[in-house]
Amino acid sequence: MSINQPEAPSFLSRFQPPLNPRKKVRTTNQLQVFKFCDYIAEVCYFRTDVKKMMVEGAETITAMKATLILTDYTEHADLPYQDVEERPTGRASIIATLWDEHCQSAQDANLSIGDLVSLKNLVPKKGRNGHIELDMHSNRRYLVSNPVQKLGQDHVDVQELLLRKQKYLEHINEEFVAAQMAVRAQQRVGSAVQGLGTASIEPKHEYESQPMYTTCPTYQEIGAASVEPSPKLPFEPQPTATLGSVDYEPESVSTQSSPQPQRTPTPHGGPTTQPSQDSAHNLHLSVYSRLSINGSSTASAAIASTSTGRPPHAIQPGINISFDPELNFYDGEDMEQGENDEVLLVPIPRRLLDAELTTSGAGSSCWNLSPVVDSPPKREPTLLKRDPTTIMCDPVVSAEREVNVPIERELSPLVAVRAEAAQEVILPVVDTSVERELHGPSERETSFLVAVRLKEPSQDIQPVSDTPVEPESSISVEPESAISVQPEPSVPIERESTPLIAVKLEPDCQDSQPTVSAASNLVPSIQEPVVVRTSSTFVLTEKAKEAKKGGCCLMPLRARVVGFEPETLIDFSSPICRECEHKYRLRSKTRPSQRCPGCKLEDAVEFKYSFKLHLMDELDELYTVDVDDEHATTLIGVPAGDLVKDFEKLGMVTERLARIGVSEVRNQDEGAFFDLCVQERIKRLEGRKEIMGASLKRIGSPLPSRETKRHASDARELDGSEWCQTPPSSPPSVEKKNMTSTGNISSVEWSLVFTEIIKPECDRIDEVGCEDEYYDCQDYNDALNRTPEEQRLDTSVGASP
DNA sequence: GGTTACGGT
Repeated sequence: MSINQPEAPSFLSRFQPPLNPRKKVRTTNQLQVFKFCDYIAEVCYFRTDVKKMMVEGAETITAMKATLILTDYTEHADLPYQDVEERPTGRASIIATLWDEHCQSAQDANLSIGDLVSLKNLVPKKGRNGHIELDMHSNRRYLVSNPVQKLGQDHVDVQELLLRKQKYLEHINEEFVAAQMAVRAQQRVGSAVQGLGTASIEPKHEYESQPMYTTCPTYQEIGAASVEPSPKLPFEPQPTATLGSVDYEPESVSTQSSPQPQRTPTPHGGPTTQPSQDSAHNLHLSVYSRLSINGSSTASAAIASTSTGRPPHAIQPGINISFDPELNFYDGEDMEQGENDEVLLVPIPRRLLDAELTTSGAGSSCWNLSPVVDSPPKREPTLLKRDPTTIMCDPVVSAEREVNVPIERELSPLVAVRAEAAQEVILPVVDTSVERELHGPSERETSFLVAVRLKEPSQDIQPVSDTPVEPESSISVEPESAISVQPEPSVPIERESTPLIAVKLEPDCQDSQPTVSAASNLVPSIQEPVVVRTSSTFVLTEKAKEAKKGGCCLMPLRARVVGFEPETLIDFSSPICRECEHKYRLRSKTRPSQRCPGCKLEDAVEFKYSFKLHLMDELDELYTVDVDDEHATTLIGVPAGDLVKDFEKLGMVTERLARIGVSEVRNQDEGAFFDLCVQERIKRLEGRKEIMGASLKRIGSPLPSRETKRHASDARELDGSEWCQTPPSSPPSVEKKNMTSTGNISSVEWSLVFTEIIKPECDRIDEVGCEDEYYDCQDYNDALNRTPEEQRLDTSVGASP
């Protein structure tokens, strides 16, 4: 409400998908007035109007138009659209008008709120009040095929949108939990004064002062959230839209908006009041997404309320929660925490979750659960015919506040307990139908709604204390410490696209535990790879395929560097046998044997760049990019070998890396962005072996040499033949995980390849600069004469090529 | 693959 406060950048403003000039489709942030475009968005509002005239006694339709408000979860500076009808506002909401036959198409498609829609050939224009809008005029000369199309959730064109939406929902959930924590703290203060068990009305004020998004933040709220938090939007009935002449009630919204059970947006209704159906131990759980951890199906949640009047903090933090999706738990079963407690659990936001994960240890299902405010709902149950959820009320607490809003969803087959969500459950976007189609049944993340039992308080559980746990302590995790961590399933998923593996990143060296990544740095082939089939990886691959189908060879991904491995620069150059291409194990402090362990040849060891960059895209999804000699265009000319010894050259490498945002001192908030392209590689499996790097060399970057380097800045201009080529008689990869069971049939891999550094102040590597500083590795190393002292000091990486 | 557009609260 504070108009005078400087406006903080909204969450959605960070979503700025890069423009793909080869495609006509634009996101909101890319819209330009009078630049025709296609547009893919979620429908927030839909109505139609018909203008009629009476001509000779007969009613004649003269014009039809459909008015839509759309969002694609990006923002435009020339928004919001705002009008008097209290339709959604905000920089992520744009109004679109579909005229005449397009209006008809929209009606024919039975377009409604929550739908994902593809609109073609729209023209952005400035509206009356200066805000940008979209118009889809009648076709005049050129017809567009399928100008109005409803898209399914599994359509590749909406995957990115859905990812943004997911991120947005996660963000909102974080806010929600944080606000709950705050209220909880307030409540404790209140109850300390008033005495336990006294209904407390006071927290209402604090509560209402919070920007609470207790519902799934629907598209309706996006706009408001992106301008200023609207305290009323989440709780108020949503404006009724009309579809044709039919009133469009929230109920129909909720039932129509999402056929996919795992991505059902919360309906717009208020919270419900529904007493516990039985006094037994219903557990109310929101399982946070991607919680299939180590195969043991642990869940993480925060206790929001109990049903027995026992204050939530009586359910001890540190409670041991585990569940088994394979088992059916029924109400009252196996609940040993308390007698009649019903706990309402709300999802722990990703950051908190990850923090908990890192401290609870692999495989552990013990979580430090934080009691969150309990909050009886106010309104009557709404629109949840299919929803088995119940809302728990803590009679002790004020009945005035509204927190818990049921979500509507269908249950996964594994659901055995009537589970409860205090809010939207964020679920993986693309983990079901599409992927199953393509990759067969997935062993991951399918059991997102599960039975829960509370185990007997054990030694794991912190002793009960009269001193309430400070709620803040449970949310005081530094975002940086967890932001880049992704929960990882324990069961590695076989996949074909090794280079796109999303990795678990240890956020910071000093506070990280013995890390998987650190171990894998040294023994990459031994360490079981951390394989997470992230949705964005999937999306990326799908997009790349689409791009290729459409003749587009570069599929931009914008990402920033958040880490690299090995963690020390001196390990960036790795010794490889030039004869047999045996890869030595990376060791910072040891000189590699001059005699190749593979082919036993002497003096065949040479150094090549070999490191990985960890990138995080705008959706906070992590990627690993393998950088080798060819791909590291930034490092062209920098000698690969003996970095630790030659401080000057080490400095050069450091400086080059700094240009692309890689530094020993990592700052999550900074860093360059890259455009990358996803590169298809045809792999032939013929029974012979080849080092991965060798095959990359042939197919990879167009910049293997001084000559090709000239084309570096024109990487975007490469045509498909240059980047999608099949390696000439390429022997197979030795990477077992890349081997398909199909034997020697060619398979396709995808890899990320640098194309351009985006950040302008990053002093892009231009040809002149490169030329100036260019060193041919061989030349350089030939010329490099080490002094005896240097030789003596060289206790680490030994030889130069 | 290319071209292009008004109207209305």
